[in-house]
This record gives sequence, structure tokens and C-alpha cells, in this order.
Amino acid sequence: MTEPTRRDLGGRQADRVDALVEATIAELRANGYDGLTVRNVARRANVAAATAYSYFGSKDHLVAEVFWRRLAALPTVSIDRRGSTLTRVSAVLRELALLVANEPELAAASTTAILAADPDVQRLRDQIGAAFNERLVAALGDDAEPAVVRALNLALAGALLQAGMGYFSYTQLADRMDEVAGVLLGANR
Amino acid sequence: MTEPTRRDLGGRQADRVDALVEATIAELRANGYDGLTVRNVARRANVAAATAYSYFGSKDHLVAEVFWRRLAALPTVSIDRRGSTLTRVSAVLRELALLVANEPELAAASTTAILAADPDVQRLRDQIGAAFNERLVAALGDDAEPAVVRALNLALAGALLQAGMGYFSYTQLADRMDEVAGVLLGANR
DNA sequence: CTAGTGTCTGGACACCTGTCCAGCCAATGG
DNA sequence: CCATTGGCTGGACAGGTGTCCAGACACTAG
Repeated sequence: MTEPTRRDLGGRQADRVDALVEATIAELRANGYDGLTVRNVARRANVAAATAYSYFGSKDHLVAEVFWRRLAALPTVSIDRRGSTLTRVSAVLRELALLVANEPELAAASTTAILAADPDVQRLRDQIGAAFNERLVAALGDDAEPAVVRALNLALAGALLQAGMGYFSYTQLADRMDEVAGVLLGANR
Repeated sequence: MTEPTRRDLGGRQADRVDALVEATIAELRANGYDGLTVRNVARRANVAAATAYSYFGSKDHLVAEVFWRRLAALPTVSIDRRGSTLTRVSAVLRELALLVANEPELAAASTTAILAADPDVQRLRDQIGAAFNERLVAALGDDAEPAVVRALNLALAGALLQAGMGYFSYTQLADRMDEVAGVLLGANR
């Protein structure tokens, strides 16, 4: 295999990828998004720059991967049938909102990174969007109105964006989304 | 005045700024966002790179300015009291959605540019957000529920984002926002 | 033990970015 | 008519980005 392909982790190369991801988090905490450089991350992970680039094509790819891993690590939505739909949706939204809430640097970086044009990032973005949608649908139940699902997805995207831009905190984000869910679900139920 | 200040257009320097803005549009049409460079725009506008930089600190600033000018050029919302609230909101949303709809390059570029960290862009972003909100409020009327206004703003931000990312076209965007507005306004009226 | 294979390294590369500054030029005011 | 002044020029600058490659290295198989 001449080309590293950057996708299927060979197994023991996963270690290198893990090291890079860890180093990204450390670097973000230490120097923030602006100070983040593929080369810096590589150095911190004791890896040559060229090697890092063979796994991650850009700093945004690194950060997006961090976010994706956190999201993927979330446990599956538990469908607590006793609570109301709104309660479940609230819980899911809160969970998503707080993924990066207590690490401001990471939060801001994620927002920016996920929007990058880089095709590697685009792949992750699609995955992230799908995961968001999946969790929303799980919370809403099978009988959810498609229009409500779409509206919630849009609002969530908008809210994450605005939080990332600093218009409000990620904690407030959760409250805002609660409000949106309340209005939307109050509508047809 | 030693520092150009980049803000108040002296009057006859506005011509240079205009030339740069025009050149940005032309350059976008010709070479797309990737090909866009402050230096390229400067060349096209027959201006030295250093001069261009004295007015616009980054390519994103250029593009954001283009978007802002379009938005600012929109006529004020006419409050047609005969139509329903939903009709008015729909009209406003459609107007905003279609600002850049027929120029794909510009649309994609705007989305990316407006999200940039550049402080000059941030200023414009705030203005743009305010203008969006203002138009929504005007369409909704004074008695609008604040929660609904916030929800619409979030959804609009999310929709513009997703359209910019290529998940759907700006024309579809208008339809999606209609749907959201329908659900939200159907709720408490 | 040795050959083979695939990965990692370090350094060079071309290109882009935003900033700086000495000198030029055109308009204004005396 | 000159002197002054402020903006513009063009070219150089230090940094950063992503790519490339020849050679070093470490496993694995024979």
C-alpha cells in the first residue's frame, strides 16, 4: 500500500493517530486555536510533520476529529418512555450542547474547524450531522413530525454556530434550545 | 492622520473601496473562493497590495463586505397588514435567502467568509445578524413572542450555514425556512 | 541472519499571508 | 510657483502551509 489512505487505521498506526489527537487537545489548551499548527501538534506527539500530514491534512481536520471522537463516545440515547417527549429532547440537546462546554478553547476551535472546506473535515461534518439527527430522532420517537425534526436540526446548527461565535455560552445554548424545543413541541402536541 | 483607520471612508477614498469590492465579485466569479486573494483582488482593481490591505485586512473581510452591501441595499420591510404574519415572515425569509442565491460562488464564499475570526469580519457579522433580526421582528409585528423570534433567528442561522455547506440550495433554503416558520407560528396563533 | 516491505524522518520546496517602509506623486494652501 | 502633506507604490520581510523525496528504520518472512 503506497498511499496511506488516511482512512482505515492499520491497527498499530492507530496509536500514532491517537497520539496526534491527544496532542491536539493539549496544544489547544496550551496555546489556543490560533497557536495550533499541524507542525506543533506533530512535535508534541513526537512525530515528524510529514507523518502528521499523512494522517491529517490540516489543523481543522485534527480539531474536527477531536470533536467527532467526543460525540461518538456518547452513550446511545436511552428512550425513557416515562418522561415526556420534550423532556427527552431537552436531555439530548443538553448533552450535545455540553460536549465541549467546559473547555472554551476546544469549543471555539471546534466550531471553526467543523466549518472548514477541507474534504476530510467535510466527511467528519457529515458524520456529525448524521449523529445529531439520529439522536434527535431517537428522542422524538418514531411518530415525530418530519418538519419538527428538520426545524430542530436547523436551530441546533444555528445555536452551535452562534455559541461558537461567542454570542452566548454553551450552557446558555442548552437553555435556548430548550426554549426552541418547547415552542416547536408545544405546537402540535 | 497617520493610521488609515480602515473605517470612515474619507470620501474620495470610497472609490478605491468600491473598486476593491467590485473586483472581489469579479474575481469570485472568475476564480472562485479558493482562487481569491487580497493580492489578486488588488491587481484586478489596479491597486497595490499594501493599499488593499489598508482597507481590508483579509479576503474574508472583502467577501463579508460584499454580502453586507447586498443586505444593506435591500429595501425596508413593507408591513403589509392585509397578509397574515406567516406570509410576511415568509416573504422576509425568502428575500434574505435569495440575496446571493443565483451566484453559487458568491453564496459559498459568503458563508465561509462571514464565519471568519477576523475582527473586521466580526463587526460585519454583528451588523448582519442585527439586520436579520430587525427584518424578522418587523415582519412578525410588535406582539411577537420573543421565543419565536429567537427560534427563527437560530433556524435561519442554521439554514444559511447548511446551505453554504452545500446540503441544500439557497432556493430550497427558503422553502425550509417557510416550513420552520409554519410550525413555529402555527404553534401559538 | 538476511532480504523485503512499508512506514517514518528531516529537510527542502513553492507558494501564500500580513506587515513594513523608503520613495513617489498629486492635490492643496500659502 | 513652490512646499507640504497624505495617500499610494512596489518590493522586501518573517512566518506559515501543504507537498515531496531520499534515506533511515523496524518489523516480518523465509
